[in-house]
Amino acid sequence: MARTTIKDIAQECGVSLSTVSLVLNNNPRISPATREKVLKAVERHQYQPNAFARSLASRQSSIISVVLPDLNHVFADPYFGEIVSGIYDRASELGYKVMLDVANHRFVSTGEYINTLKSKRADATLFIGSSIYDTYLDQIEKEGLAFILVNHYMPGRDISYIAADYKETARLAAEHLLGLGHRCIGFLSGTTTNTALDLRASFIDACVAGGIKETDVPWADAWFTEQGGYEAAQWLIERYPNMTAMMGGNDKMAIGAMRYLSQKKTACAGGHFDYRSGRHSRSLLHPPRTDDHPARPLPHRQPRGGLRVGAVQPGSEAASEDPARPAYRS
Amino acid sequence: MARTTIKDIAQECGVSLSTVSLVLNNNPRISPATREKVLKAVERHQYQPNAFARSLASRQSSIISVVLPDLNHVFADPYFGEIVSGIYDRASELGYKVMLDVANHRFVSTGEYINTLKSKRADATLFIGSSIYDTYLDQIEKEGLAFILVNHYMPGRDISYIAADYKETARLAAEHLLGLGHRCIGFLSGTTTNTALDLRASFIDACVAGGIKETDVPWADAWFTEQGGYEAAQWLIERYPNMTAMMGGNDKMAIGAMRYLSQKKTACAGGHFDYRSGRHSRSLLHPPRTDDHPARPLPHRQPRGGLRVGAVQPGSEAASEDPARPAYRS
DNA sequence: TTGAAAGCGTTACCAT
DNA sequence: ATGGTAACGCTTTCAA
Repeated sequence: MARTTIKDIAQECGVSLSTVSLVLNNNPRISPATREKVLKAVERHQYQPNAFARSLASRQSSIISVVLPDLNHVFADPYFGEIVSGIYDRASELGYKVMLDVANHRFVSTGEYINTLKSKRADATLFIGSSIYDTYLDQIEKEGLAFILVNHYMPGRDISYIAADYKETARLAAEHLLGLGHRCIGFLSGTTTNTALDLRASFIDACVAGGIKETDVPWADAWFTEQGGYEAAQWLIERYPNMTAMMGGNDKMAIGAMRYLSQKKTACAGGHFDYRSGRHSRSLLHPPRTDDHPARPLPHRQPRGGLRVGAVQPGSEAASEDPARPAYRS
Repeated sequence: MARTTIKDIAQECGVSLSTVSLVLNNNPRISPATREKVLKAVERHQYQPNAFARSLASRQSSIISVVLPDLNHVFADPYFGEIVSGIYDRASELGYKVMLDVANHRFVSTGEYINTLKSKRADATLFIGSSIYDTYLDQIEKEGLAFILVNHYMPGRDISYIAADYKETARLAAEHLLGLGHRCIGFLSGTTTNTALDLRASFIDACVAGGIKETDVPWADAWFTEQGGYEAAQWLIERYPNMTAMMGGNDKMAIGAMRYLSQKKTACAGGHFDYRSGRHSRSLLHPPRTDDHPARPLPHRQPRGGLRVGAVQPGSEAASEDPARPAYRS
């Protein structure tokens, strides 16, 4: 039995294709009577418009593509998972579907991240993760594709991005630790994104502004993994025995650092710093105990948090640092 | 500037549309010369066929839809993430894209899980997670839609499924614990899927077969969450103080149970049981220590592991328990 | 080996 | 307020 199409509905109702189409698209210039009649038939047949015909004619896919970095089991990674959750929620509110991709070698070398857009499979791409080299970006910039970097940005390029406010995060975390009395604080993070570099620079600045010497903020550069955190912590602790606190660039690094400490039998309280609330929750590895570092309110400023957005309008020349809203979302 | 289409390529090469199309689809009946000429032009223009036109004409979307349960931040859940990773890897090998969905109220009540298939947006749906009620299934069964349950199944219904071998898993885990000398073993799991029920039944059976009384395998039914595991462990321990081991239906429950134990200051070694290797890794919460339960080889049988597959052929009447391969994948 | 033409199921424009 | 009809860009017979 052939699929029911808009034509079947039209015939059955004795109206034209256009009428049915207009009803389906909630066009107000259809009389309530006809509308009702059509809707009834649609219901009766369980009619479902063909998405491809629709997309072909309307030149709109209502699909956004989300690209994750080529990490092992990246979909099982809570960091990316949280981001995808957020994207999914908002996208489905707006009637978009989310299509997944991984920026593996094939995906990149075949230019598939571009093709997805050019073949109109997706209306826009959200590119999460940092394994993005300059070569990719040229074509995106040139063709003005709807391509947005997430938690990453490329200074000097007309590429839209949206990122957590890492600078503010770093400042809040630094002030939190300073407020607890720490005077020598290690910093572990990767350097594969510009946001990560911001994090480090801003963390050090905030510590210095808080009254400790720059040399008392030793840092280590490592991979954004548990192993990276483990090694970075070891490296730092062997060189800075008077260090009393550490900040990791992400949860995985922090967990790795804590694992190192606990193997060293070092007393250790770890947790997760939420920049939006300014709260330091200690649920990461250990059950909360009342006798480890009590959380104190931040010394002065209220946390502000937020997002940084650099939006390139499809036709425009330069990226704006306008925090209003990302491009491609009007 | 308009998008380049198959027409542009055809004109430029002085061939017809069909020829270009055939080349693009690797049809062998095109002469190498023409093929080459066309391919050159394609390359020159960075031509990318419109996915919708293609799907419309070929009635094939090359997209599979993956539906996850409506848990909070489900994309950040490692359990589901691992499954999605596996699906993604295989799908992209086969040239399929993966589209995400969440079985939330709207998605279900509007019948969107059906519409996705009927509108041809997706060639098939993989339905992961258990919040699936009988009402959904009727239409799927009736219309023979390409719909596959993952780690879940519905006895007596013509719905394809694919699931880990929970029965074998339970047996291996039970034998592992028995082999370590435990004689009273708690079991915590949910009951929201038939696979979970299998897990429990099979675990108890294996314990009984291993020589302990059924009453020495107390079990608790709880949500598949950390909180569920925490509460179930508490419930069991308060009633069965001579219990020396527990098995959780998933990692989250196990973590919850361990958290309860560690708050009780009970010495506790936890880990993850891999049914494929028969290995019990203890990396879950604590760094490995040599002085906790040493892993011993399994008492007798080699682990077999594997999948259970019930495949319904699109036109067929009954579900087969044939482990050959899932339906809809020939 | 290649080309012509008829779909595929919608949307969107222009009439009426 | 509704209908006719030409796109949309490709695949797929069927002829040549």
